Amino acid sequence: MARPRKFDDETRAALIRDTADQIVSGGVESVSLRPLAAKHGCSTTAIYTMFGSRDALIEAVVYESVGSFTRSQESVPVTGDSLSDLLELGRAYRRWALKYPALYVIMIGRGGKRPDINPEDFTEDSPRMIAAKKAIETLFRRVADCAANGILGDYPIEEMGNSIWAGVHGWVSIEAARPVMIGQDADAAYERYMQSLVRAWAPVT
Amino acid sequence: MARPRKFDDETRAALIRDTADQIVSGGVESVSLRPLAAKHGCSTTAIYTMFGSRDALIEAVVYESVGSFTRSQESVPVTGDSLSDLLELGRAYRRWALKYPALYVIMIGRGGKRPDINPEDFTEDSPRMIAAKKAIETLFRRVADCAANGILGDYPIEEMGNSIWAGVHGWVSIEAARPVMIGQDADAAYERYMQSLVRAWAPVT
DNA sequence: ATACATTTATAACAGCGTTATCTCGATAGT
DNA sequence: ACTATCGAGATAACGCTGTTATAAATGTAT
Repeated sequence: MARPRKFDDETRAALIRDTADQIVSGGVESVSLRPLAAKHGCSTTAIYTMFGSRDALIEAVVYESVGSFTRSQESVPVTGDSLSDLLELGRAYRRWALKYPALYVIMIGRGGKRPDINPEDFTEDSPRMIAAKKAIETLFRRVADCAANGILGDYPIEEMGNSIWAGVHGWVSIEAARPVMIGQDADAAYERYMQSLVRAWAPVT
Repeated sequence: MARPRKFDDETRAALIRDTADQIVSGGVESVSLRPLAAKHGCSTTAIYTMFGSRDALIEAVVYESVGSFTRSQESVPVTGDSLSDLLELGRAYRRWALKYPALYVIMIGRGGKRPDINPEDFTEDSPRMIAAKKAIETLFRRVADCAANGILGDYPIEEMGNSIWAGVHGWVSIEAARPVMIGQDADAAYERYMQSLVRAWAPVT
């Protein structure tokens, strides 16, 4: 009942992949539709029927990024040593963010753009938020494990989880936003920092 | 020895103020030179002789913002109750960031732009960094006070200060980046969070 | 065979940051 | 007093951007 599609889902995926690479190497501002279309042998209008707008294309990249990040969190093995498992989650978090700093930044807050312009992207059941929730639930499970084993105290899991997330995010986002590190021994400093975040919710002895 | 300047430092300041307002209300992307120039009765070239580029204009806004933020930190009174003083610093931090979320975001990392594009802005002695250092030194003083009074433990001041800063920044930046709050009782949750950050470096009993 | 719906391409529109060109005007050297 | 010089600013252009109006293409339904 219409002209047959010239570009399938694979083209769509390739566009997303290319845009993500572009963001990683040159930032969101460097994403431009005409060169992208030329590279994939289509017109910019084709991109518009596939995504709707440049913003929607970038939002698609964000969605894929959230997926990649969530998968990297979920693939951290559970050994049974609940403290080690929690710390390993924090290491994977930092590793992913420092590998794709530009993606991490737009994943969290959509970069320099005013966040309340597209509030529907942050709705409780927007695709992006559902994917993000999976990652934070992985964290909550490890936190609950630690609480069960007496590593963390008798506080609400959600409160401890959100706190540890905020703490990790704070450190990592500073690292991701700055060209030079805080110190030379950034890895060791991060280890000590994570331990302090655990101490913050230690059981009262 | 040249044509007399038509626009003085007051015009320059007005341009910075206007640009800051624009960023606050519409994000960095919404800053446009032609409307700005028209509003101030000058040409875009005049802006170029004053600042050099759109980027430099925004960097000037960032510099002023860092100044405003630093002043808001320094104006927090010192009562002598070192724990209260530290917490009040954290409240002022959050208040400023939530009042100007868009400014806070570009202050920390320059928004969606790839951060390593202008590394000279983050040099140890760039104006922006010098201003930022004043704020963090205010924090370090309060941390040192707490350590002297046995509120915080016998760890390096710099390590405790950086940790608390990262922690506060993490929480606040999440709040600033999202249109809706984490919970309804955001103020109370932040209070408990700050207390956890202090607990993280409590003296070993 | 005709009408309709939808994908895609071409080309245009309006806007952007930046810059080449030129004018203006005050000072410095003669 | 005259001229050269040099920087500030205006005008207009360049090349780029996201988006969209228009039209061509190509299926299905009638």
